Amino acid sequence: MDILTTLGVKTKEALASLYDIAEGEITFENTNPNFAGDYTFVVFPYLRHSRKKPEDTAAEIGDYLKENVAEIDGYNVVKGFLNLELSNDYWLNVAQHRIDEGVTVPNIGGGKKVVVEYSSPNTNKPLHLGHIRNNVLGFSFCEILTANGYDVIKNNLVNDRGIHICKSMIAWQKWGNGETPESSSIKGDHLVGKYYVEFEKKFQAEYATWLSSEEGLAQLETFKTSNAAKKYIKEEADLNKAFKSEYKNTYFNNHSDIGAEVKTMLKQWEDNDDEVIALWKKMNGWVYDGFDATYNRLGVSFDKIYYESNTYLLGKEMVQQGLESGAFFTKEDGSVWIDLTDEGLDEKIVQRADGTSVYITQDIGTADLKYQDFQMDKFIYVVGNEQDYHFKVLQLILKKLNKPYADGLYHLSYGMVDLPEGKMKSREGTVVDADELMDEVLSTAQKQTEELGKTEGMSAEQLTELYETLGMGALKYYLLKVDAKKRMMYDPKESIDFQGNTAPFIQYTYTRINSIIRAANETGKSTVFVEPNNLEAEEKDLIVLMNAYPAAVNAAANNYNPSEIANAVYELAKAFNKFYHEHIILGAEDEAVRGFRLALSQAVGETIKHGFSLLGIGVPARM
RNA sequence: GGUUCCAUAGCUCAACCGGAUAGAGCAACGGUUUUCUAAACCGUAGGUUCCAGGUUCGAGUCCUGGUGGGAUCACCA
Repeated sequence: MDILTTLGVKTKEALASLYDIAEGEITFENTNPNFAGDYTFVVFPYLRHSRKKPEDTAAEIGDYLKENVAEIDGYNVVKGFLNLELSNDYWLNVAQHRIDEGVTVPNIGGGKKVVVEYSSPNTNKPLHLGHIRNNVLGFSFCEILTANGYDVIKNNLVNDRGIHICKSMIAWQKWGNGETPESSSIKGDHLVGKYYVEFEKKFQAEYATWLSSEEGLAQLETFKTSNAAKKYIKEEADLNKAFKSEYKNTYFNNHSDIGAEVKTMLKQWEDNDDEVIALWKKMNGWVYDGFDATYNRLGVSFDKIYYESNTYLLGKEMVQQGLESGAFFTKEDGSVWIDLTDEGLDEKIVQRADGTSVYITQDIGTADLKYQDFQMDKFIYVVGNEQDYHFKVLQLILKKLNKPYADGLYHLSYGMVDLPEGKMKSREGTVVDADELMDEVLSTAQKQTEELGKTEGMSAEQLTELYETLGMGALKYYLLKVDAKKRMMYDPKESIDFQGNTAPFIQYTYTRINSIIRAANETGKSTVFVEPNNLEAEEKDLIVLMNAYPAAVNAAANNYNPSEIANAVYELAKAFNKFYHEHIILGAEDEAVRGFRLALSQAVGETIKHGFSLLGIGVPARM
C-alpha cells in the first residue's frame, strides 16, 4: 500500500479511537522544509472534538501513528502541525523500487481517446513567436497525455483558404514577376508572407489617397456627426484617426479597387476556377514546404491534418438540424442565429443570410467530423485565450444540438506572449519571426559552447546536433516553464540565458551524470543499487523529488499544464547539483556507498531525460 | 459600457486547489576549482503578495467592493 494511503487509514483509526471522530477526509502535506519531517498532518480542524490544546492533540495522534505505522520513525509537533518523520529504511526502499522499475507514471488516462488540435496556422504568413508557444505547448501536452495513458491523436487544422491568402495571391500576380522560392532563395512561407505585406502596403496607399479625395472627405464629415463617432468624441480621440480605422473595412469592401480584385478572386476560388486554383495550390505548396521545415526544427508532428478548404462547408447540415430541433432560429433576412442570452452570452450568428457559413459553422462541422473519424472521448483545442468566448459558444452550441461529445470539448487556453516593448503587432513590424528566433538561439548556443571549450573531439555533425539541442531546448523550456494559462513576457536577453532555471542548466546536469556513469562503466565500477548504512540529506532529497515526479506528470495532464513538469525537473536538477558538490560519487571509498550513489545518479539522469522528453526537449550526451 | 482573465522581491516567474517563518532564477555584492564537467555550488541583500472590507482556528489562495492592465463583445478567421 502507498504510504499516504496507509497514513490516511491509520490516522482515521487514531481519530476514531482517540476522539470518536467518524467522518472526514484525511489529507497530508509535504512538511515545510524549515521543519523536520516528511509529511505533515494539521490537527486544527479536530480540536473541537478533542477538546485539547493543539500541541497535545497532535502528540496523541503522533503517538498512535508511531505505534501503528512501521515506517514512522518519530514525529515532532509545532503548534497544530504534526510532522511525521519516516525512516531511512522507508526512503531507501522507495529508492530501490524506483531504480528497479524505472520511471513509472500512474495510468490515469485508461486508454481514453483524446484529439488535440494545435498549431492551426494561416497560410498567408510565416510563423512567429506566438505560434511557437502554441506548437511547443501543444506537442508537449500530447506527450504528457500519452505518458499518462491516453490515446492521443495530434491534429492540425490548416487555415488554407479565405480572403487572406487571396491577398497574397493577388499581390504576387500583380507585382511578383514570377518570383519563386527557388528564384529568390526565400523560404516559401516567407515569400508568400512578403506578398501579403506587399498587398497591405499597396492597399494602405490606395486608402490614404482615397481618404484625402473628395469622396473620402465627404465620408469623414458624415462620420463626424454619426452615432459611431460619439464614443470617440467622449474619449476626446482624434476623429480623423478614428474614422480611418472605423472605415477601413467598409472601404475595402465597397470602394477599393484591389479589394474588389481580392473579392473576385475569392469568388473564383469558390467556383473552382482552374487558374485561381492552380495559383492557390502553387503558393500554398510553397508555404507548406516552409512550414514543414519550421515544424521539423521545432520537433512537432501531427497524426491528422485537416484543411479548411475541405471543411469550410461542413456544419451547414448541422445548422439545419438545429433549426429543426429549435436550437437555432431564423431572422427576417434569412440569417440563422442561436440565442445564448440564458447563458449570459449574446445572440450569435451561425449562418449568413446568403446561406454561407461563418467561422463557427466550420468549427461545428469539424467537431462532428472529428467525432466521425475518431469517436474520441475528449477533444482539446490549443488556442490562445483571445478566443475564450468563441470556444464557450462552440461548446454551448454543441450541447444545444445534443451532440454526445459536447462535454468532451476543452479549450486549452494559453496566454499571449508579450515583448518588453509591449504587444506583438504584425502591423507595426514588432512580431518575432519563428525562423529568425531559432537561428538566433542556435548561434547563441554555439557561441556559449565555444567559449567554454569543452567539446574537444566532437565531430562537426555532433556539434551541430549539440547546438540544436541546446538552443532549441533553451527556447522551448523558456516558453514551457511558465503556467500555460498565463500571459507571459518574452525577453530576448533572458531566453538565450543559459544559467539558472534554463534548459541548458538541466541538460548540463544530465551530462554530468552521464559522464560519471560513462567513467564508471569504463573502469568497471558497479552501478547496481546497494543499500547503504547511512542516508545523507542530499541523497534523501533526490529520492523524495524522484518519488514526487510521477505525480507531477499526472498533475500536468489534469491541469493542462506542462510547466509542472518543468518545475519538477528543475528542482531535481538543482538538488542533484548540490548533492554532486557535497559528495563524491565515483571516488567514494566505500563500495556500497559508491554503488548506491551511482545507481541514484543514474536514476536522476533518467528522470531528467523522461521529463524533458515530455517537454519535447532533448538531452545531449556531453556539452 | 457588458462579459471575462490577470496583479507576488528591481525584472521574469513559483507557491502541491485554505496551512507554519511566501520561494527560485536573473540583475547587485562577497566567497568556492591540486577531488567525478565552475553552463556548477555557498552566502549577503531584497516583500504591507495592488487597495479596503468580509468568511475561517488559519487567506497570496475563497467572497464583496474598488484601482490598474489584458482579452472579448464582427454576417474576420
